[in-house]
Amino acid sequence: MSKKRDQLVESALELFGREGFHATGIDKVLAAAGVAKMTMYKHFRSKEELILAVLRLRDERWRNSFMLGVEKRAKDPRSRLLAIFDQLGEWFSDEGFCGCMFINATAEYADHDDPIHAASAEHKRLVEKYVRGLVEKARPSDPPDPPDSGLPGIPGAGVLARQLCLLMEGAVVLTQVCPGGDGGCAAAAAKGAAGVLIDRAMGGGG
Amino acid sequence: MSKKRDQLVESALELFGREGFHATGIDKVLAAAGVAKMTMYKHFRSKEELILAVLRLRDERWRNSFMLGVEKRAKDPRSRLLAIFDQLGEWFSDEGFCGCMFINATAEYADHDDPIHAASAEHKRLVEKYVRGLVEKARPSDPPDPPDSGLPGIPGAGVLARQLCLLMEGAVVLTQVCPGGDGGCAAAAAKGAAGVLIDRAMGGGG
DNA sequence: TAACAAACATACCGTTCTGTCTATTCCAGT
DNA sequence: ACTGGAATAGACAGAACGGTATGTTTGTTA
Repeated sequence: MSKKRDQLVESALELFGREGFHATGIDKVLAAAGVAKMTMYKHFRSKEELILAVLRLRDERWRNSFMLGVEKRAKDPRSRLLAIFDQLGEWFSDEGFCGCMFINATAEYADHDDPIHAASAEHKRLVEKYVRGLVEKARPSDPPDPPDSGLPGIPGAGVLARQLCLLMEGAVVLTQVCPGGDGGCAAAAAKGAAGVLIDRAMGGGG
Repeated sequence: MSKKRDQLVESALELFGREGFHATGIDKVLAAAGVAKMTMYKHFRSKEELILAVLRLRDERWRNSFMLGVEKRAKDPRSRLLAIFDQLGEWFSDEGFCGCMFINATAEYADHDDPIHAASAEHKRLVEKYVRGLVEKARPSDPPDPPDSGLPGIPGAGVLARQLCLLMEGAVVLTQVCPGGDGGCAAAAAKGAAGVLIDRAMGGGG
């Protein structure tokens, strides 16, 4: 639609991602985008709306790139579950990797009723949904989740998906916090754990 | 030492934890602590130094409470590894749980050279060190880490500890972001995954 | 050329931020 | 009772904040 609008969201995406939301003032975004303040307030009612637009764009781009990457790396659903962590590893070694913008957003907007927090939760829900879809494809014979999920016994698709997501989020966070070595370090450990969990959950069969 | 100093750090601990670092102004901390601004600037050179003092206190308290809780819940080292996640579950269901203050800190202070980021990384390192100690006690016959860690094969103590930490951090983050049900949900899933990983890593023996 | 909307610059609003300063009060040790 | 250090309140500085108001330029369309 509007070119200036796109420039705004683009600059805000980078600045919010790199320096945080509260720490990034509107003026900094405007200067980076080369846009006048009035123009911004014609497109967005407030800073919060700009943030929400940024989160929408980020969610769309990240999930698309993530799903595409996973599906390029492997064809059969089961190895795609492992490819998740290779894809994460590539993301981690991106120069300028600043962690997950949605995790960072919930750190700054802790109130669960806050639209920014809600948008971040929705993103995580969509990611988990995608992972769960992969799990279900990897095991077409899908027993429903046992009621006492999480304990020894074959976990249902939901439980396995959630456990894989735990590994994913853990890898993101530890990579962000710790300066440790090459980017793929936490991703590799997570991949190893994921392999064990997947084997356990679906045995030798497909 | 100083009573006012303690009140300051105490109030700052709660406010920074609940509302974030940039979003919490000095004046709010001062009002909550019932302390004058000059007194604060006699004890701390800047807001950053106050934050660092808060992080030191938080690290000390959290790790003590965590280790004590884990060691109370189980006696033998191996079940202590599982007790980690029960302890996390209790933390999650604390009213006013706002995620991990150190993860939140790195979200707001992304620069790895920033003292605040460095302090957070150090905290995570200490937690992983503790977990690794538990792993080593749980398996006294400890082969050195294989060079190609993370791939199928019996992982060394370092790899297993790291994988357990991934599950821990993942549980923290997902609990913080998603409104999902009772606090123990993610913790339970993580515990299930941890059980599988531990069994795999040390077989039936002790 | 006339009309119109979008983008422009800029000054300004009130608020809040971190940090400084002065002057006063409290309280403990001698 | 006296004194000195610690804590106090509160005004203040200077900058940055989110957001608004006014008026001008630009580009397109008719």
